[in-house]
Formats: sequence, structure tokens, C-alpha cells
Amino acid sequence: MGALKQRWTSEEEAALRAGVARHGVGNWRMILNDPELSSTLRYRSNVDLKDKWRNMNVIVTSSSARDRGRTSTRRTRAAPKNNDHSLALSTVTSDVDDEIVDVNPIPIASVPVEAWNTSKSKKSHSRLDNIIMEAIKNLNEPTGSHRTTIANYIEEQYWPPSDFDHLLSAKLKDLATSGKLLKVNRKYRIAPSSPRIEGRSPKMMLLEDVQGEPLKLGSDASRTLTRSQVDAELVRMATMTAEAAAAAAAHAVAEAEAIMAEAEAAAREAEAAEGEARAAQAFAEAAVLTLKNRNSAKLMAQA
DNA sequence: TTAGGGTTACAG
DNA sequence: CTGTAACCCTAA
Repeated sequence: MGALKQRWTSEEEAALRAGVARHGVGNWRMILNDPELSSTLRYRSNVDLKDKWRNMNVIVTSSSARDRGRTSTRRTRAAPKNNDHSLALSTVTSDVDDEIVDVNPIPIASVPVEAWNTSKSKKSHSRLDNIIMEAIKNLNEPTGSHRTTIANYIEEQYWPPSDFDHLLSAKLKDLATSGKLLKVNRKYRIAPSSPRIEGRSPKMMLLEDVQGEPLKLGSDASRTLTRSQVDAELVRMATMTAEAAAAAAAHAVAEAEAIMAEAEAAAREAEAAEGEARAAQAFAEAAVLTLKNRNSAKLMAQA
């Protein structure tokens, strides 16, 4: 058969990175079983994953991490010792210069109880806010997620305090009224508005925010239709007829495609540079992957 | 199934 | 020819 060397695409690499970030190094089969990743990696075997991961790391250890491994000394942030694993972000922060990459088979983060405290919330971002946003984002349900689903997700990822459910309800309500979340039919989704950073190189933007909006791939402000509007349309789809929803979905997909292309360009650009640019590339690739999956979800929603 | 050593294909 | 990436083999 076509026994030609099948070179890895950036999508596949992104999927692999995301998979490693999610399930840890060595759990290749688990990565392949991941519903989000299995579609992109469907032509790869667990051995392929292993080999590819080895190759990618060989590159890092032999070329750049040889002298000053201090490449990833950024993103310090006196935050809790809790790794955010929203996308392939943990990969970004941890394995860039390390031969022994993250060994967290299950990304459980023990969050100190104080961190959950909502009493002195700064009105904008609290720890729980970010976790909720991340949960909704990762749950990736096109029509939004129920409170119980969100709670379930968070409980799997963290160790929330016993009164967590109460806190969550309050926070969700809070976020909904403040406009950061949209509540549609008892389901919550990310609100379509998010301030954009402009006039910077894609690399910079990608490296900037980790806590706010992981999928903020800049310069959509320059486009006529922004992602915000796409999201708004998605919300409207919930109350649309099938035809109208299909049209809106097609529109949304087209838009996502443009963003994906942009992310790919950013990834390419990052590739040229060294060190932290690598992190940016990984992030961009992960973003591309996520958008792709979102596309599938959107298409299914209208079927 | 995985880790690691080895081999083949391809690019420079 | 040399280095790299994809692929293969096998012990554990």
C-alpha cells in the first residue's frame, strides 16, 4: 500500500501536545481514545504517538535546551501552585526546556481552600471564575452547559470544598448577570464579548493571557465579522428554525476557518524563533485544534 | 501497550 | 554523505 512516509501535520502535532498535556506522557492509548483528539489522530497508532513525541523532544533537548534552559522563565505570576491545563497550556509552561516532562497522568490540582474563597472577590476575576470559564470552554458544548455538568467537570479536575455547589450556583448567577456568561435555557456559555488586544505581534498575544480567554487569537477586530458575533449567532441558533440555524452554522464555520488560518500563520511565525516562541507555537496549534473541534460540534448541533 | 533500540526514507 | 523524521522490532 501507500507505504509512503506520512509526515505529521501541525494539527496532529497539536493534538499530540494537547493529549500529552491532558493525559500525561506515556498514556498514548488514552490520548488516542480522547474523543476530542481521536478524530485528528485517527491515522496514527499509539506507537506513532510515542515515536513522534520522542522526535519532538529530541529536537528540543539537542538544539535549544543545550545551553540555557531558562527559556520558559516567563509566566511567573505569584499564583497558586496549580497548573492550568485548559488546553495544551501545561505543555507550554512545563516541558519546553525539560527532558523529564510533566508527569501528571491525571491533571488533578489540589487547590487550597482559601483560593476558593469568594468573599473578597475582586469583582472581576476570582479563582473560581476562571475555573468556571475554563470548564465551560473545555466542555465545549455548542449550546452551553448545565450547572450540573459544569460542577461535574470541575469536581473531576479539582478538589472543590464541600460547599462548592453552593458557591458555583452563586458564581454562575453572578457571571450571568454581569454579562460574562450567557444563560440560555438553563445552560451557560461564554459570553460573546471579550476585549481584544491589538497592534501586537501574534506571538506576543499568544503568550500574554493565560487566565482570561485562552482562545483569544488577536486581530479579529480587523475583520468585519468577529468571533464575538459568531458566538452571538450561536446563541440565537438555539431559538432558530433548522434552516436558519444551518445557515448560521455555515457562517460560523467559515469564520472559524479564517481564525484557524490565522492561528496557523501565527504558529508558523513562531516556528522561526526560538525558546518561548516554541511555546507560542504550541499554543497556537492547540488553539487551532480546539477551533476545529468546535466546528464539528457546531455542525452536529444543527443536524 | 509501552520504552527503547534499530532501520528505512527523505532532504540538504 | 549526513542528519532528521517516520517507521519497525522486541523485551518487559
